[in-house]
Amino acid sequence: MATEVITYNEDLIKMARIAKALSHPARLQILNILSKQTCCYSGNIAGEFPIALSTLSQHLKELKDSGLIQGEIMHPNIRYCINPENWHLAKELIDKFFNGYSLITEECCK
Amino acid sequence: MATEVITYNEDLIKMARIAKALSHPARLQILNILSKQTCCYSGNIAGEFPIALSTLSQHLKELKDSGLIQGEIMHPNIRYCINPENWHLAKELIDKFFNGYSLITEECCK
DNA sequence: TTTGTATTTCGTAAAAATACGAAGCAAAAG
DNA sequence: CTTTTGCTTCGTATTTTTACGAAATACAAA
Repeated sequence: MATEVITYNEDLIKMARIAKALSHPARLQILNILSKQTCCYSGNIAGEFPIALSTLSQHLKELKDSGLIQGEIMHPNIRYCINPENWHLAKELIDKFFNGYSLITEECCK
Repeated sequence: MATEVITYNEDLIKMARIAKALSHPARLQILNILSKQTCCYSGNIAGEFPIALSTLSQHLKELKDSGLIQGEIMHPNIRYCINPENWHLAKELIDKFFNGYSLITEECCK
């Protein structure tokens, strides 16, 4: 097979990257848990829903790679936080994307 | 391997589903093209960027399945539209998700 | 009915995502 | 120094995604 690589606009790729980070319930769950804290989270995330530690770690890595969260080792724990800047950035990108549509007459969509 | 299925909150699954639909540049590109129209799009999407027709069709199917767009056969063309209701629904879900965070002091994230 | 046009489905290949247990690692505690 | 604790990396299996060309399909037009 070819499985050719197509190049896309930079913003599109960035947006797709964020969406991909949000595209798994476990990762959304993790973000939800982080959000419920007044500050960073240092507890046992794996204790909050049934997931293997190694799987959780993979999801955390993905979220970290996407920039949405940040983690810092504070032995013997890890403090996980949402990354505020990137969070806002993501929010803006998505807003921009969704507001780019006029959706004028819903008539013509019939 | 087990590859166990974990059950998540319904809203989380819905949100993940939408995010997944948005997680590929080609699909974002398609949505962008649809958005540039004053109404539905009946042109040749494959002509707007290099992609095989069959691949495009697959992406369109995913977008349709996610509910974000709708397509209607108007031979010899197809009219593709954004699905306004689901679009708003998606927007609201995402907004709710992103606004769920207080992100109070960015201090504590340092 | 045959031809043309536009799209989808099928078959298939390759890559990426998902999940787990076992093993590894790094710092604190003993 | 050894043990404990908590997380990550490795190895691996399975499933899903992505991509394409070829074949099929559907209707309109000739």
